[in-house]
Amino acid sequence: MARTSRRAALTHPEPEEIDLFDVLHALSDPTRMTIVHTLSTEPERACGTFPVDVAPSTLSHHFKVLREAGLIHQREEANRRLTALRAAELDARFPGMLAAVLAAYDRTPEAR
Amino acid sequence: MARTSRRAALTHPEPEEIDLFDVLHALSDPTRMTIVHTLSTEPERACGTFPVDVAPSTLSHHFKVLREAGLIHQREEANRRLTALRAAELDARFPGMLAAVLAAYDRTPEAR
DNA sequence: ATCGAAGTTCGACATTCATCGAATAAGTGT
DNA sequence: ACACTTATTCGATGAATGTCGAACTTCGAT
Repeated sequence: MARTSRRAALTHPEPEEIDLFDVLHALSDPTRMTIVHTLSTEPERACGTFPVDVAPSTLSHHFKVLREAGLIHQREEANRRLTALRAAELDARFPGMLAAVLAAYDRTPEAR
Repeated sequence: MARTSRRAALTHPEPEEIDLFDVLHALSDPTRMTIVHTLSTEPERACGTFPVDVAPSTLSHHFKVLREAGLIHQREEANRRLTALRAAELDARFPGMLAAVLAAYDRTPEAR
């Protein structure tokens, strides 16, 4: 059995399993919102390249929260872990919601 | 100076002061979501009449969170406190967001 | 005046949460 | 082999959170 993953397997919830409260909670943190917002404008990005100012271990924690909430997808590539927004799946389950939240974030830059 | 309020004055943030993260956090609790969802189908309702199963003091706490986040408006009437959803103001600040969240809640009744 | 109804405030409590540093693991390149 | 990069896991810590019961306030009714 091939085991490519770094440590624990990367678990992603199925689209139908994505919980609204988990998503809202995940989005209610500024650091995580920055991650999601950054991903909304590009297909993929390595963990260490996000414009956030927290310790690596803290960042790992936020990725885990986002992944388990179903907001992001992560895959291994060589030495890095590439993260993508599950935009289509999110929109299928909660139509228009992520877009509206991201638009709200864009509209209120004073809150940063 | 007339002082009609029960105890402390009911403070409501101005529309421009409504913070996205406060709103998302407020909505990430099932009890508070139930309150918001209930209010979305009627203009006003007294505190004690919501279909939630928590102690009165807990309910008070949730109303405070929702009020300070800018999601609801409360006014005194006689012995009761009437609560309304600030739907129009929310939609003006974050267009489509509340509607999308409420629709998402409606779409996923299995999560209750 | 007294009682009951409606809500709030306060204090306590257990849980969750965001954060960090140190140690660890896996892959790349020399 | 060895060092370096990337990212995670673990343990700790302080703050925030949801919950409750008890005491209190305000108003309406008897």
